[in-house]
Order: sequence, then C-alpha cells, then structure tokens
Amino acid sequence: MEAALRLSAEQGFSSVSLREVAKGAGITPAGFYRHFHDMDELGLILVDEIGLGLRQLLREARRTITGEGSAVKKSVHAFIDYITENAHLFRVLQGERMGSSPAFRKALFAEIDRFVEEVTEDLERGAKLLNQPLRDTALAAEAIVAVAFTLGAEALDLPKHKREQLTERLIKEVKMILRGALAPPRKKMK
Amino acid sequence: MEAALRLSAEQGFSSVSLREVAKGAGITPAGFYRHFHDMDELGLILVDEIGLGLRQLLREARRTITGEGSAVKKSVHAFIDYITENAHLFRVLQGERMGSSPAFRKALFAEIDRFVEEVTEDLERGAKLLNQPLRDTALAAEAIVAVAFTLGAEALDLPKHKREQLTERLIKEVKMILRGALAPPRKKMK
DNA sequence: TGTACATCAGTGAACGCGCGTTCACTGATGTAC
DNA sequence: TGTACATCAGTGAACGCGCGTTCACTGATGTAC
Repeated sequence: MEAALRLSAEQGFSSVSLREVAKGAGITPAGFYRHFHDMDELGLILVDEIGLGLRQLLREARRTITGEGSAVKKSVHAFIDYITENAHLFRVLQGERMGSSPAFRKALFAEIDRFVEEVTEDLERGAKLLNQPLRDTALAAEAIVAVAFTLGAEALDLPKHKREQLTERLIKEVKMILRGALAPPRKKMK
Repeated sequence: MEAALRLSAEQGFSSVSLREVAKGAGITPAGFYRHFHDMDELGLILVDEIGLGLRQLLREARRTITGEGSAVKKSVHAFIDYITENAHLFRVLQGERMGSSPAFRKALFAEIDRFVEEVTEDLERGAKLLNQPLRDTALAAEAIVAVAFTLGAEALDLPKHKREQLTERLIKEVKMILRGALAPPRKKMK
C-alpha cells in the first residue's frame, strides 16, 4: 500500500504497474496476488484511505477553531498542513479525479461529495453560532472545496515561501465566498 | 492530432501510446515519426491548441454578453456550451493538470494562468461599466475559474438534465463569489 | 517437550503481448529542363 | 509535351523491454496431539 501510494503520487495511479508496486514493496510480482486480486482492488482500498484522511482532516480543523481568531484562517491552515503532510494521498485524490478507471473515479467522487456535505454542516453550525445566517450553504461549501482543492494541488508543487503566499490567497478567497453567501440580496449582479 | 486528442480525453494523455495514436490516425507506428519527434512534442502542441480554445471561449463569451440580461448567466452558459462541444480538449486540460510529464503540466498551468488573467481583466472592465468596484479582482477571477473548471469537469460526465442543474449551481456560485468581492468590509468574518 | 501437519507469504521461471524505436524501402507528387 | 530527378509521407519487418498472469514450489510460523 505504501509503495503504491508513493508511486501513484509521483506518476498517477493509472500509470503505475503491478510490477512496480511489487518491486517497491520488496516482493516478486507473483507475490502481489497474495494481497490483492488486481490493481483495481488496490486502487479502491487506496480511495478508502483517502476518504479516511479527509474525515480526519475535518476533525483536526474543528479541534483547531475552538478558541478565538478567524475560523477560516485556522481551517485553511489546518487544510494546507494536512495536505502537505499527506501529499501522496492528496495528489492521488486530485490527479485521479479525471482519467483512470471508472470505478476508481466514482469512488473518489463519492468521497469528495461526502466531504462537501460535512463542510456544509460545519458552515451551518458556525453560521448559527455567530448569528449570521447563510444562503445556499451547500453551494458555498461546494465552491469552497473546489477552490481549496484546486489551490491546494498547486501549493504542493511550490517551494515553501510561495506556498505561504498561496495559503493567504486561499484564505481571502474562502472569506470572499462566505461574504457572498452572507450578504443580503442586492439589486442586480453583473 | 485528432486521434491523439480523442484518445487522451478517453484515457488521459499520459497513458496513450504512440502506437495507439498511429493506429487511430490510420498509419504505421514508424509513420508517426514523420510528424512528431515523440509523444512529448505532440503533447505540447496539444496544449497550444487547448490554450487557443480557451481564448476563443472568452471571445465568444464577450460577444454574448453585449445586450441585456445577467452577464454571469450568459458567460457561464457560453462556458458550459464550449466545454460540451470541446469535451476532448477540456478533459485533457483538467485530467493532465496533475500527473503526466512536468513539461506538459508546466505548459498547462501557463495556459490556465493566462486564462485567469484575461478573466480578471474582463471582471475589471465589467465592474467599471456598472460602477461597482471590486476588491481583489484577481483573487475573485482565480476562485471563479477554479469553481468553473471543477464543476465543468463534473458536468461532462453527466446526462443532459443533470448537466443543466449543475450549470444553474455554477451560476449561483459565481454570483456568490462576485457578491463577496463586491460587498464593503463587514465587522468580522467567521 | 517433541512430532506431524496445515497455512500461507513469497519465489522464480515461463508465457504471450504491446510497447518505442531503427532501418532500408516504396511510391506518389511536384519541379527542372 | 516528355523525361529525369528530388522530396517526403508512409511501409513493414525487426529489436529488446517491461508488462500482467500462471504455475509448481519453498520455507517459515502456528496449531493439535
């Protein structure tokens, strides 16, 4: 699993060969079959691990935001810290969202949907706490996750100081979306 | 090129073989070398075509929004129409953003950056026209493109009626971001 | 404590296959005289 | 108008290589008596 994750993060799961995984794990290709029926099965188990990681991330973020200070800022930092530490997992998540096998893709989308739902709930809870009702909370969550994942993926390729810049940008964009979800309707949008 | 584009959209550029492209184009593998030095070269030319497509899309969107009605709504519809018609191009754009060769990826990011810049300019122009100054226009553009590309990629896999639902969602999210970029600062964000 | 047996992760050789790349070639089309 | 030659897209055979999968096997570990 470890070898598969590392290789998938480097070159994308779909172009990792069974033989490469076996070699990475220090066994012969035939030995692979003692553990998985084929690469697809390994892939689905990998996706489960990714989903687990996402839920863990949310738990960590919730833990962080108790206390004072901007919840957005702390959540985004928790997010960036998490994907930096689990770069392999996240790279596979983003990289395999398109391409690769349909089963893999479907499983990934299910995990992401679940993540968006949890973020929606967190937003609702937070809004209630602050007495600042949001409109279209689910859409706000969807937009936030899209932006966070897109910028997060870019961040992984960057040197540290540029990553920090990008983190600040992400914080501003998330706040922007929340402000848009919060504001009372205006006369007319462009 | 046509064969390469079709195959790349289906299975991702990085897992398309030279022999597959040659077969798709109706020539022998050796014949491929008359046209490209290797697959990397073909890939970079493909990226150029993608960039061309993005610029064409913006031109079309600008054309559409003259006249009355929500500019966001019309722009988003132009975007969805475009990626529906050029699904191959767009799938490669999204799918190869991660993974594949570094050269390919770098070229893609350059094209996307250029796209974000053009959207920024359009937003500034539009805001001026409506006398509704925006803060952080570049960040708004970055967020809008991230959301549009993410939801757009999902849309391509969906049947028509679900695609329309998703289009409406995208319109609302883009408006949400613009509203957030527009509103005067509030006391405190969550 | 000692022996017989079951389990099972891993071995290593073999297979047929599609891959990228090379090479000398063919044959149609365009150009010069 | 007719002939000689250059160009060049495409051919087809061959190469060595890594691939996924199969097979009978080995040898360490745990269990039953």
